[in-house]
Amino acid sequence: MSSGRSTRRPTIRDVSRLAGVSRMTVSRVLSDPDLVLPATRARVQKAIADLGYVLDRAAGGLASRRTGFIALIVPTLTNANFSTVAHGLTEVLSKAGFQLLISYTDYDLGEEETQIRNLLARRPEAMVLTGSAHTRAASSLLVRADIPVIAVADLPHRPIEHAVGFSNHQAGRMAAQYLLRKGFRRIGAVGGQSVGDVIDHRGEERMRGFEDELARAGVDSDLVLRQGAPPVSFAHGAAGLATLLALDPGLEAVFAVSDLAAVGVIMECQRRGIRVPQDLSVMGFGDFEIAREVVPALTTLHVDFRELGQRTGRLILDLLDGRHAGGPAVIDVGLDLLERGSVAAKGEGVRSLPA
Amino acid sequence: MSSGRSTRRPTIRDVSRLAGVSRMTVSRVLSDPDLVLPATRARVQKAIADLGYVLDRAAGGLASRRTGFIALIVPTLTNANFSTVAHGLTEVLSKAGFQLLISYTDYDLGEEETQIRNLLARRPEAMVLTGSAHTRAASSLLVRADIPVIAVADLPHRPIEHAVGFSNHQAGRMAAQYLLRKGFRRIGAVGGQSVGDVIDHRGEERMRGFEDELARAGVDSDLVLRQGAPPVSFAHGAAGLATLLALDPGLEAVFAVSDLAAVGVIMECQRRGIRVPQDLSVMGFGDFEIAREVVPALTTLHVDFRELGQRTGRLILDLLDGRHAGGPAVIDVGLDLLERGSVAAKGEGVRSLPA
DNA sequence: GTGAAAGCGCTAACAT
DNA sequence: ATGTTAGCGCTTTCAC
Repeated sequence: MSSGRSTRRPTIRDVSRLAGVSRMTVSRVLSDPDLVLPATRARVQKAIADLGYVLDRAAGGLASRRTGFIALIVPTLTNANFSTVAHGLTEVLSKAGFQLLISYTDYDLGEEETQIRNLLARRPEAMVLTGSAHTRAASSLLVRADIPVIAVADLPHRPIEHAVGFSNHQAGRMAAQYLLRKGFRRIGAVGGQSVGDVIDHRGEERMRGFEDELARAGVDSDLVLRQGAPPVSFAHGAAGLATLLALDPGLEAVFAVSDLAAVGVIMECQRRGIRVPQDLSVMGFGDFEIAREVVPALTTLHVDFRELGQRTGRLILDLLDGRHAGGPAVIDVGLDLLERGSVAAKGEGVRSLPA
Repeated sequence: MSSGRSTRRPTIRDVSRLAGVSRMTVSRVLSDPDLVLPATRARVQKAIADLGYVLDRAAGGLASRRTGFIALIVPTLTNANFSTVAHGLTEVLSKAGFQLLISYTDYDLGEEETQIRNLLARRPEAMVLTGSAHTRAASSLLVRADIPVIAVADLPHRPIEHAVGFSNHQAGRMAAQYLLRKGFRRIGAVGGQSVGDVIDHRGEERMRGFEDELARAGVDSDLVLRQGAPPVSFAHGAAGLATLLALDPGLEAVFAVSDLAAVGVIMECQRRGIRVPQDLSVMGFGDFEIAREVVPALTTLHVDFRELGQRTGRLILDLLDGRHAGGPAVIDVGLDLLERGSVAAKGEGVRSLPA
């Protein structure tokens, strides 16, 4: 079953000989068939099929200086929000003949630099990065590469070049404002802790926004917790709630930097017999699928990550076609607060007995 | 901030001139530094740094016929199990200088064929596919490509070539055996429905294994449900439970083809005041992170997908180095039943009142 | 330990 | 509408 000795893969020259045309004609049939007479085209296509010829895009890219690669670097593939961005990007780009080159960093900036170096050797036509924190060497590589660089999933003050995303700082502020408006004063937050180079910059921005807004309202932020290394997930939420309750048994509401942690909080509440939202209000970020399904459904901040990916894809297409006028693009995809069942106004339903 | 006119990217020739050596010497410094005298090497490295030179792997690949690409096609990136496979693969392969080329099919075989075609144009050195169902054209492309083909996440009877995975059919059987052993007879199952070319073959294999085992035990499989298009997730579970309960209010246990659906079942139970496991036992597949966190924790079948990815990576390395003796490799990574809180023996705790 | 020549498979640019 | 020439940036192979 396994291949015996490999007979040489057919090249465009083999096709051209079989069809009795020049190599350029074959190339044209492949890239812009309308340039070729229907009869010739048909002969070429038959030769291609008969030989099982498959174009070598690396060779083509070398000649045309268009590789058709777009690089994408995310913190991790195993986070649904990031894989959804990749999904949205692919939808737009693969139609245009581009192939995504995906790498991940595990939230490590040093690793990001390594990946940038590797990816640049593949001559991508554009590079999409998550956020805007990079090592100095990485930034310098990016500048020298002289390709469009798009930061996604944050709207940095000083983007390397283009940016498509939303403000994580504002997300944190919105969460705090909402909880404050509901009348809470003993408000906790659960986020991740930076460990060396391993940092969730976007999550940290949300935490800062949250703290800033508490401060503006004159509310103490002693319950804003950072514990556990990124990626922040269920277990961070469960452990975070335990810590918060030990710090202040009178805790009224909790914001988690990620829905996953928020669900972790809710599950820990179930284990402890704490009723959500009667005894404790819980709020998340990201609107992961589980947020709609958990009981009670999670009040959270929604970002359309698929749309974010698609907008990024379209921006890249415009940029590469020289269709983009003006300087760096900054596209804000916005942020929606989704009120579901996990937050109640202070005092609401406090009297009711356990279900 | 945006680049002005792009000054030509430095090539290996620029480096060689600056360092006063031939291009071959530069190439050697990059690929096997020990071949070059330390003094020469240092001069070359300085020239590389000064120019900000980055190797062009496409040109190198053209000459060496080694692209350093490994292709991976999964049904979707947004499923943690598949992205974990990608993670494990990358861990092993990127150390060896390979770059993963990831595509997804949305569970559509036609789309898989398209992706195979696109990927082959990049001349990957090996191709990793999920499962073993492909269109005829796709199989033929794969054979002609004359590269190692590895099927993962299933152990097909007739793999295209190599396979690393586990038996989904056996997974279904294990689930049924377990539920049967616990004394249940009114047993339901929740799986996805095939819609045209959109099929979750691995999930369907689990469903079949489940049915086969029920049949062996003489238990009716009228409660084995297939509804909703793949990917199977939370909502399938919630809707599935509703259907099952309408079919048979005396339902005792439910197996879901995916943990996500199983969690959907548990959440629907919470909404309906059905106690898990006292009133209903629930079992999943996949051991997703949420399975450990949900209340009660989910009894499920665990597959080490990261290990699966790593084993696949190592197999590829062996294959490419000619280190692999014999014919097609078939590696079974096995399957573990994890007993947690969501399944009770029949009759256990039946008497207790709703919480 | 280092270099020169040749060529990987394709397309841009210019003919015809 | 099709063909010819030259060359993309690198590594193989063989010299020295």
